[in-house]
Amino acid sequence: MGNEPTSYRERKVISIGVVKELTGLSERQIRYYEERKLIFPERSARGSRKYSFDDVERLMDIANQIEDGVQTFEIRQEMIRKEKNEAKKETVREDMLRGQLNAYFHMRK
Amino acid sequence: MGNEPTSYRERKVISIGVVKELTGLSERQIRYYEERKLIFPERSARGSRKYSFDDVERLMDIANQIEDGVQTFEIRQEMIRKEKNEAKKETVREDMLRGQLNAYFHMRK
DNA sequence: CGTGTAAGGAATTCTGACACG
DNA sequence: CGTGTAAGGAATTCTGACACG
Repeated sequence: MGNEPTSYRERKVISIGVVKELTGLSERQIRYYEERKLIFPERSARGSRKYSFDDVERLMDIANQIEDGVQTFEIRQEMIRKEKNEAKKETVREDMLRGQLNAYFHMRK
Repeated sequence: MGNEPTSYRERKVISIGVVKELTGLSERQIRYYEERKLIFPERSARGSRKYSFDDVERLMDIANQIEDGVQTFEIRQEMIRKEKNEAKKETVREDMLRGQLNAYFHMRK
């Protein structure tokens, strides 16, 4: 449930200039996808955006979809849909665990 | 023998400012350890240093050793010693493989 | 030897806006 | 809608040097 370790893929340490080189996108595009809530860079102490390798991959995926004519809000909806699905899976997993624990304690009565 | 894939740990994408935050070292220190050939950042198109996560870890290790009174040239010597050892291991591995292949072909004669 | 600092220039990044379509 | 661009300011990074010890 927690996510403290933060793998290399998830650590936000890459500046927009490097992201530009890595993805081939313009700064304008990168910032715009953030405006449309498709990516969520962190900010350094004095306000410059910091991206993770995951963000970079996500950006390349977004760029491909846009090339295919998909609009940003559609990409976003699909993103939200997937997140909900993940949350649901998580809930199901927890329910199963709870069920097993219950069964266990009843058994011991 | 090759090393094309370049994992996240090895990709040089982090600017000195972020390395400073991550390690707690000063820019002066970080640049000095490079001068002493302990780390090897790449350079971006217009000359700013780029570090990898591996470099960040190595820097923290270096800082610890310096705190313990180890001098930079000693750290470097130890580094070189380890590299030679790695190269040797690699050679041994190749020799063994060659030996096995030889044995195989002789057997088939 | 290892690190701090002031110096000046060059490159980076940021925001808000106008433009096109 | 998605992206380009000019604008001005603020922060970053670079190098070579002087300093201390």
